[in-house]
Amino acid sequence: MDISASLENYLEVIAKLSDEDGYALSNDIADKMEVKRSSVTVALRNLAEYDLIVYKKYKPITLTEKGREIANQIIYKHQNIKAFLKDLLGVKEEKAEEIACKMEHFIGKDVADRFVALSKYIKSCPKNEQMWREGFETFYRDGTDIRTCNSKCEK
Amino acid sequence: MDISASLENYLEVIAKLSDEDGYALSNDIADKMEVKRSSVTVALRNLAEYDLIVYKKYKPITLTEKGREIANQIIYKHQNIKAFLKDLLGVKEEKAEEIACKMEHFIGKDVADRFVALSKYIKSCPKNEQMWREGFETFYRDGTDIRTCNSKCEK
DNA sequence: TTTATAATTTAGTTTGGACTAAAAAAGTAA
DNA sequence: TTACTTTTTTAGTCCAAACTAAATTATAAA
Repeated sequence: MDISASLENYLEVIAKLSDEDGYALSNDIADKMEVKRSSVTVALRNLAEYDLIVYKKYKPITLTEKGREIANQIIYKHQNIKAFLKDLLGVKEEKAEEIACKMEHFIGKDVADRFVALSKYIKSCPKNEQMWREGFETFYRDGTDIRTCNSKCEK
Repeated sequence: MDISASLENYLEVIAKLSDEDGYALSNDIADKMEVKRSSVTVALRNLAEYDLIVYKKYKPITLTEKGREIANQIIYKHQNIKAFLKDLLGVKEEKAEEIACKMEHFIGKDVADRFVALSKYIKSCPKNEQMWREGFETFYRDGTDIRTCNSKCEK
């Protein structure tokens, strides 16, 4: 059973609101997603169909166990992809957020895990850990490698 | 002027067919994209509207200058993202292709460039260049770092 | 309680991008 | 040419996901 990217986004927002307030209101979802209230209603009906949320008209919404699980998976992917883009690749906050928001829907956990591992792997080099940001940014901008590792590590 | 992801895909395929044959036929586009012929016709009409292709009914299709330019941008992003996923991250060929096919539509040239730079930057460490694939794959699988660099580079 | 306001849903519309089925144009063999 | 086959287009349908406008339910103040 696979839901659309759109429904995944709704689920994600419901999870975040639930974490903050213990439940989610239709209006808050609409505001957070910058979408009309009526659009939310339709989405909620769909999510309830899939048994991902508990939804009674005019009542606050909560996640089912299955819904929470899926939401967590999406959030996991989102966070780690965003962190990779921002901290390693040096992409600006908002851009990283935007891109992660799209990638989270078609990247599997396995690929997300690889992004995580890559970050760790790179940072575990002592030369990198120290000054990754500046080092890579310089290299990206003008191709200069300011690391000392090249000359000092023996081949 | 920004076209949809769907139209970008059509443009990309037309560019590839043009490179091979000098022009593109509606049927070949349909086959390559695994889409019905009628869907192609509609897409072509749209691309012609935007002046990205030269399109006369029942005739072979060619790219305009503007169309070629946009197609090249997409292909650039596609190739480099795919290479990053495959060669650095170790994602399987088909999966990398699939993911690149989606990312190419919402990643800017700047971010694509960062992926390129990252690959170069990592590989320019002599320890990595040699055996990146095995080294990272092992790290991804069981967290073991088989590089010798950690101990041998001075802090 | 009655009434006004706010929250939420219903009903119906729009749009993009796919589809099917049928028509039309082009290409080919008798 | 004529007739058959292949290629391509037209016309109309479907679906998801947004929208607007109007209706309904809930909440709060007089």
